Amino acid sequence: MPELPEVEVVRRGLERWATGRRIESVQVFHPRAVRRHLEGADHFVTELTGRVLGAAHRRGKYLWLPVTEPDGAPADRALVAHLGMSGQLLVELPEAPDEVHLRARFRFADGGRELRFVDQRTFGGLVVETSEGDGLPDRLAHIATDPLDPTFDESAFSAALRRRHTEVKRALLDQTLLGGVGNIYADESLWRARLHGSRPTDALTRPQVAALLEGVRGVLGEALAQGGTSFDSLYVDVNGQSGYFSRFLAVYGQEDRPCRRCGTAIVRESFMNRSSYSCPSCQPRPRARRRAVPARVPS
DNA sequence: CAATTGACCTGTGTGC
DNA sequence: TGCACACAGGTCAATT
Repeated sequence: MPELPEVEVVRRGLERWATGRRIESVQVFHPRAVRRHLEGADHFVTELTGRVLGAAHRRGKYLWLPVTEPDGAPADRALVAHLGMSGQLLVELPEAPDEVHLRARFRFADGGRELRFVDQRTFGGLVVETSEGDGLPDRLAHIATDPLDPTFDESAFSAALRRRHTEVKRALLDQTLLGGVGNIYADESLWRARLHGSRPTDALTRPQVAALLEGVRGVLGEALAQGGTSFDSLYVDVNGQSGYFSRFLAVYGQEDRPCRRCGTAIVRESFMNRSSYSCPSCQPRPRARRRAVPARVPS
């Protein structure tokens, strides 16, 4: 599942292989791939054909490339991409056979490698969005920065987190609070911070929030370092094809395996129709919350 | 307004 | 063998 590190690897691949190239033709093979482009697939194609892709940017799990006219004049729009759960952006030779789940193809005027959007489960998508220069497209305004972003405001995040009245794992997955963290890295971050995902956010201490952020930073940074080294430069690829995940993960998908800190068996719990993995010893469940009892008023 | 839930998808694996 | 179903889970609209 592409989360921040995987998406960042894709961004770097796009920067290298797509930026600066003029689009000669666009084909859309599945309407769901451009469902967020409300004007329709034909309009999506028209918006891009003949234009040039700019530098690749990322916000959370979203990618965008500003689009310019061939003479360099700004077109005030950007190609925005989200990989969803199974999306891939591949850079391949034109003669390479089509993938089973090929959803869109971009051919370039230089006749070189083409860009393909492949997505089995079709949760991902592409859209052309109005935007100014390299600025954040409007569509992404609600996505928060991530802790690896130089503009990330740690104290603001800490305050916002503790203002919430929810469980800490839900908060970690809330992209308006923190960008880029999905189910896998949420569990890994919580394990590193020795916190159970059910802990109420409004009861977290400042040191606990600091530990959590350190956990998030650590796991994202290390995953990115590993993903970067296993990255085949010809492939703008994700999805853990390289398998670097399994050696790396401490709790996610590790049910019944010993915790590498204390040896206790990792447990899987149901969470929002998904799974959460944690060490029951290092990350004890919070005690049942006492309801706030109103002070008894003397009658 | 904040928090929560369900819908959207399809390939894979499991149990009957 | 064939069928039903659980599971993977990011995002957003709808609901509480």
